[in-house]
Amino acid sequence: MQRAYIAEIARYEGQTVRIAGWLVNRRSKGKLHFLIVRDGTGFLQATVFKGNVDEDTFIRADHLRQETALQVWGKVKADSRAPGGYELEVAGLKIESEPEGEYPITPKEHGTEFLMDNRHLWLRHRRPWAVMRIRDEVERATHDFFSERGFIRFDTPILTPNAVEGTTELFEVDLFDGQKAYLSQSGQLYAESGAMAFGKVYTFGPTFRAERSKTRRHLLEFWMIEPEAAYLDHEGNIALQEAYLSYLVSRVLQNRITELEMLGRSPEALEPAATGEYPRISYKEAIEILSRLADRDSAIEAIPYGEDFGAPHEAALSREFDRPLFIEKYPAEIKAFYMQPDDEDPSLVKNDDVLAPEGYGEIIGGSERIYEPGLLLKRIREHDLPLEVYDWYMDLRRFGAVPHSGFGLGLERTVAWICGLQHVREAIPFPRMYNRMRP
RNA sequence: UCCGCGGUAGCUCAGCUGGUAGAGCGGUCGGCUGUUAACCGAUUGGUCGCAGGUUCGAGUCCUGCCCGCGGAGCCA
Repeated sequence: MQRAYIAEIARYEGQTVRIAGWLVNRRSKGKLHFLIVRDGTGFLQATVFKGNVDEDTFIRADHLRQETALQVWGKVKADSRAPGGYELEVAGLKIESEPEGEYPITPKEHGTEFLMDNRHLWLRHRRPWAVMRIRDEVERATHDFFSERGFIRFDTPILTPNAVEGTTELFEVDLFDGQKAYLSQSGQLYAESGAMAFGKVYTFGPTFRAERSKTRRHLLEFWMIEPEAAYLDHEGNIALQEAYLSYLVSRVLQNRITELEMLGRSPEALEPAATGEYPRISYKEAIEILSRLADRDSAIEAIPYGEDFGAPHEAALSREFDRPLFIEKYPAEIKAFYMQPDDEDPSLVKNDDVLAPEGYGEIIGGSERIYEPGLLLKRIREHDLPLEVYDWYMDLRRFGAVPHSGFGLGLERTVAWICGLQHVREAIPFPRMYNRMRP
């Protein structure tokens, strides 16, 4: 008998097919049992009528437990009473394996701690299912976007000898004979060498930050996409970011509407982000806006010029707009050593952050990079960074230096925003957090 | 690291001024031909986070510790 996938069930209307999957839930109505079955591609209601099947099958169907692995076969029918519009009228079923003991995740509500302890099982349920399929769409859209624009995917090392930004904490790894390495916190420096070799590259990989953060925006291990392009200036960098982000959102709106609806995420909230035309303000303007907001609302604190924004400031700024917000040209002293100074005001750098709407915070950080060797050397010294670990990075300026730019997008924060999640931990299959390493 | 909240049945929680441990869900058994986290009846299920202390008596009061959740800082 033809095996059908639930995702494609509509095309089998009227035909008899077999579904291979697992039991999600069961509701019994006397002479009629409703089995909710999932097969990985979707969820389907199967009806077992007494009289359509033999006595033994009917009784077995009434005693199936949650997460029983089974195959069911029968006729596909359109029915408005069925969730999804189609159901399977069961003619027979085969139990593949029965659960040992009680399945822990019941159809009623659970706490986060419990669900995260059972993350390996929780992934089977509707909510994580929808999130992971949206994450997959974002990943796929990323590869399509950069591939279409001639970017080469460039894999950078995870074990690295040095820090990109000296201030951030690194996870230390023991090598041989007392040598140490660090887990990469960014592929950027390597991506810059890639940009000089291939013109346009992007990295797509895990990065690690040893920060004792316990907020909804932080993971110890998260995935980052970092494009880097030679002969790309600050303006081009911003245009690339807007094109990329709006493409990601429009792809999700195109292919993952069902999943958004399962999450209770209104597609209308994302439509402005898909059209582009993102507002763009300078760091200085952001300070002024915050100052005005602080006058109206005592919950918002104004900050003096020269200080970086905290999470409440970012949330307040992003709430002023219905789509992602560019903030550009920060003071050099609160930013990384490699950022190119602004032409008009050298106390500023040609960088930008993108804040996601609705208070999801920073999802992109980017900049034009310093390419003049003397200036880069000066900045490394000013930041008190060890020159010897940057010798190869300096070579990129000694040999064929050109203006170049890039940015990093945090995948989990982006997915959390698109999905409307309360916490980035739900945007990755197995989150690694301060206080959470299992399963 | 700091601030706030919490830990009672497999899960979500209630348990007042200290006096024999409760509900719903889940599991099990039964009923119901259109359920949508179905519903109805019965039944099962406890080292009250750990260690001390106060008391005739502690889930409840005190001390210390552990773990979790929310937030800050840092960042994507």
